[in-house]
Amino acid sequence: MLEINDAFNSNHNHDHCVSDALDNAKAICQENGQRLTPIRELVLRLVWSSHKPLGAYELLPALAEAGFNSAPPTVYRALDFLHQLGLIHKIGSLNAFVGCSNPEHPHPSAFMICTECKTAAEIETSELQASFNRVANTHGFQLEEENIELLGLCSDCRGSES
Amino acid sequence: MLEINDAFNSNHNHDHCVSDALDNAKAICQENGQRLTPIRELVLRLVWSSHKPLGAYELLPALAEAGFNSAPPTVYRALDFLHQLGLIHKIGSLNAFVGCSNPEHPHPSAFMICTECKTAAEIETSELQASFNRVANTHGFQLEEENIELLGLCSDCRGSES
DNA sequence: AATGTATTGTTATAATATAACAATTTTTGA
DNA sequence: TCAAAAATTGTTATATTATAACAATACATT
Repeated sequence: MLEINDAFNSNHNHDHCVSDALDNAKAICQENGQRLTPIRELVLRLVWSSHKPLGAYELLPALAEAGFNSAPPTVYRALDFLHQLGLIHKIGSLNAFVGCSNPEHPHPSAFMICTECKTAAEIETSELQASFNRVANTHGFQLEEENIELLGLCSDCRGSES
Repeated sequence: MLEINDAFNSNHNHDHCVSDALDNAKAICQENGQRLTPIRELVLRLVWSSHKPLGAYELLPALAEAGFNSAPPTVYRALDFLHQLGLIHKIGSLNAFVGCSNPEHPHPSAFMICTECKTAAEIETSELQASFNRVANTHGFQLEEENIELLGLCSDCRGSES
């Protein structure tokens, strides 16, 4: 079965998500000889402030408040850095970014996304890889990146429809 | 096995793709009581001029040449119209649009996309639906739209790498 | 032909993203 | 330790993608 993270469970301990994300980030930066600078750490924290993907421009005010420069390049650089290390994913259809739940090893960006409350739950898709690899191999395609987005209404938002 | 369309086969008869797309569009508009106006037909033809997804702004010059207004709203309206009828797909990670090979019945947007030559081959993913439906049902998620993008190098571009 | 609806024209602007170069900080090696 | 090199951040400007708002025109129905 495809597993998902805790995003849709409103009772989950989100501080735990954040501290895990920070721990992972520090370890991964270390392994890769990269620096988790204050700006980068702040951007990661902001992205992880919820399970709702955030646009780059939504992060700028918080950067300003924290006393950093808050021009677009600043936040895009940090987002690019985090993305390259697999610490965040970009949701193409939303032009928005969300924390990666399992950055320890590279994997596709795959989410179930509620169009109402905007929550995005990451899906663990290893059981689909065989199909994707097969279609790629059959056509001589060298698979390098995958974006999977399942859009709809989460159970909470279905219940409370107008 | 996941089937794909002819996009990666450079010998395919592309005029056939275009005429099929036009026939499908006319039939689907008819069924839905919608009008395939000259602008809409032209935009559909332009999107279908190749299997490379095109951005909205890439279509504007051709609209101008054909004597139409070529301000952004014109092309976005046509693209929205075509998208709502399932005649084109939007590739989220590219902010670009590509013709749908099988608009007769609604289905997810699923493509194998070459990052080098930009060609996008539509994948027929019905065999994955069970997995997606299962994960959605398990979490009470009402699935409404799916975007699947497999990015990498097509066989032609792998061969001719620098 | 008169009316209502759909479509297109037009202007302005919002939202997302990057280019280019300067200033500063950090790291490295003599 | 200190100068050179590399990485990071600051800053200004601009490119790219998309939509809002309203006017004008075309089309469909009576």
